[in-house]
Amino acid sequence: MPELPEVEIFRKYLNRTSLNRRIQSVNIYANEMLKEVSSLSLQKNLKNSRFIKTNRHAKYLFAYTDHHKILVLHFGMTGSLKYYRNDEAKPGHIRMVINFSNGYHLAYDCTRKLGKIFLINDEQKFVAKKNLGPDPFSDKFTLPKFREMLSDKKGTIKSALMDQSAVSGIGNIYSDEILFNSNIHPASKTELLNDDQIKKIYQMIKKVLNKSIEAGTDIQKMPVKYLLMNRMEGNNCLRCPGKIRKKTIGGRSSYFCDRHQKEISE
DNA sequence: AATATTGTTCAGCA
DNA sequence: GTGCTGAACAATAT
Repeated sequence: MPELPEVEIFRKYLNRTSLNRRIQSVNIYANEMLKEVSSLSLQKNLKNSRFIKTNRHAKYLFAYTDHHKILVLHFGMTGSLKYYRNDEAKPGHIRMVINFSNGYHLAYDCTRKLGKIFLINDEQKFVAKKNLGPDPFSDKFTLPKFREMLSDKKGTIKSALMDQSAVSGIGNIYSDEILFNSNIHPASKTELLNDDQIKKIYQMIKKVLNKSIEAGTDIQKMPVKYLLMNRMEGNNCLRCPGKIRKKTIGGRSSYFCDRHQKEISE
């Protein structure tokens, strides 16, 4: 689940549950998920500190402590957070757990272990080093900037949207959703899109991600006419008389309507 | 049992 | 050096 909207929901969840509580200890169950930090160093640095605020850039969550260190979580394909007290409420694939002095625990659960954990000093430097493009909700993500970013792209529009160094935060599910609502086929060549189409995509990026965050990423609460609930090969499109098709584009399974999303290629 | 899976990174190639 | 593609990573779920 974790694309930008899901990470934003995790961020709010962390704020709601775990801010300003004293960290008593930290357990690590998957050393290989720690990047650029040892488990001992992570444990020592977090012990007796508190999370005081959070930030998010694309799919990265930054939890600031009152000891000048920042815990960074990336959720891979299967990561999530769970705040709990009793063991019955424990999720099944905990890779790290932060134990607070109030007896509650914040678990970082990640089935496939493709997530990553960092401990850093400087968010800006981290974002620069990771070569992440602007977050779609930052002031830096403007229409002219977006046009500029797409102008030297040679591949498909879907690949361009998923390129984290261009716009960051969009993955497989939301790139499909954005293009479905923009009436553009995911395999369309980026260089052949006209100004109006790029503008439409730009607007839909913000609109779709925002709708998802508003719905708490619960697809039941998303607009019925979105692709999300209906992302199945052969289903009827809910916006036109077309059918939903599946095709590998940019190395990922892509779903689209064969009627209202026309492919743009020479 | 074979196949699918929301992300990132890196080798290989043009 | 650049940029694109596909495989690899890991652990299930169906």
